[in-house]
Amino acid sequence: MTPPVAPAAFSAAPEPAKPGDDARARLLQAGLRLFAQQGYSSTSTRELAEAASVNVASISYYFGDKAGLYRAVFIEPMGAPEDDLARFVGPQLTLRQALQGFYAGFLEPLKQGDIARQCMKLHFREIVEPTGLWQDDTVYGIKPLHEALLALLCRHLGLTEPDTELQRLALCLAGLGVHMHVGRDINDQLVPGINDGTDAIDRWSDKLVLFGLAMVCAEAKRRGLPLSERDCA
Amino acid sequence: MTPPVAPAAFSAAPEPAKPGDDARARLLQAGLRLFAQQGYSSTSTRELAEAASVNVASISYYFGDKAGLYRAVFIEPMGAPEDDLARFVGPQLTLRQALQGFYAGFLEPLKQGDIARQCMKLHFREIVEPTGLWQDDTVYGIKPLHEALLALLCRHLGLTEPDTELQRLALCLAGLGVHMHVGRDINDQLVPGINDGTDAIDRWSDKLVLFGLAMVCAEAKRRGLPLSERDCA
DNA sequence: GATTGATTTAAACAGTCGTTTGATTTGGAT
DNA sequence: ATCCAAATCAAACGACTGTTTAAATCAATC
Repeated sequence: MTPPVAPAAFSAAPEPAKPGDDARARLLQAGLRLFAQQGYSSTSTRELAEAASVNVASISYYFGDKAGLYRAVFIEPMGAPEDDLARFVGPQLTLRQALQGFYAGFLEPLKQGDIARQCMKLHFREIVEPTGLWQDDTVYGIKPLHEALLALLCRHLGLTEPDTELQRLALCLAGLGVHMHVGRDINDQLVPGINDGTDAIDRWSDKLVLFGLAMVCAEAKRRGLPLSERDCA
Repeated sequence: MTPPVAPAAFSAAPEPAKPGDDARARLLQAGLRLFAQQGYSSTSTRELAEAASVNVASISYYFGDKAGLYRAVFIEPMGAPEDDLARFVGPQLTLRQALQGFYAGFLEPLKQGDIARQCMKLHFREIVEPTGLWQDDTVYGIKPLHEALLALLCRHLGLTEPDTELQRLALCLAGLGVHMHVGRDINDQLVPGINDGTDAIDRWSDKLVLFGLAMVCAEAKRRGLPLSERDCA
């Protein structure tokens, strides 16, 4: 009678539902896939239930309602956001190393299984199509990333405080990474096979670091600021 | 009895529906706003009808069905795509001038009224959430832009044919512009007021040209290719 | 004023939506 | 074997979906 309270078991196995499986976990799995694929409002509860091989009532039984399932799918599989931060905020890192860490955080999920990929897509979908849940996540999710990026740029450019132009630089640097996720399908349609294979992601990563570095250096040059030789060479 | 065949009247006036107005035009106007704001499947026919101050049946009367209205909203207000192309394919243009024309095509609609803004948002929304209509528009809409951009880069980098790395450069250059539209709301939330005012768009344009130029130059340097002094200085 | 065609209207259509109900099955503890 | 709570199920709920109907209104023509 009492719905359980999120064991958060999240198998990486594909879709074929084993009968002894946990219904809750299968709902999370199907929800992640379908919500990421076709969005919130285009995905019906019956479609979710069928994909997870459970009864429709299981959704409200385990998650209260459809929105509850979405919330769980959105939040539960998220790793601690500090993980991403730690990759590029180290004060001892060069600018290139920091950017490598920054973009690795963006692109690494693309190399892992479908689950991580879908998870990222679901999150970035909220940028384009806010469901309301986003505003919380903005504060606790990407806002710190943006602030950290700003601090990083200030440090390497020798600024005490970010101005508007530096904000633009930070937004463009992040936008480059975001576009790898939201524009993935269209990129694949424009240049078929551009994302195939694990090494393709690595080469994307190299490119983003190269371009990101060039953008930072261009901004530094525009300001007439010096920047360490090995970064801007 | 016979539904008319698209006079394509598209007033730039705001929402308050004048009684003597054309129902078809008001439906197009409301459709553009609502579809761009909340997507196709989240927008109901009754919501559309009420926003346009017309009867629900008018949708099927003028456009056949909801999808027909969406298609009309998507296609009709579009200027000839050659307009965007002409801004940066001129062989006499410097790389900087070409990029200025390229990004101006992206950002100029942001300076015009809400209608142009919503129109762009609607189109870019298809990148994230394809409705099927997109595949046609891919071929006749952005594919030529991508090809033209590739040709431009080949010319200035002295390449006879685009390779994979050049494709990545082109996708990143375009991604910078796309992100100005799809990430507009989130950018505004991260940096409030970053898009306020007409001059803000112009400064965005300058920044994108600066960064795009830096990316191209970085790629040229990576290849060990020479690039005209005044562009890469 | 009568006639005609275009347009608008309220009402209804069948289907799907998210959610709830109450009964049934399950599996382990007593 | 008995019990109990967790879990699952088919069925139904009312609200909303996109679309259609047939009558009503309008504007111009004869």
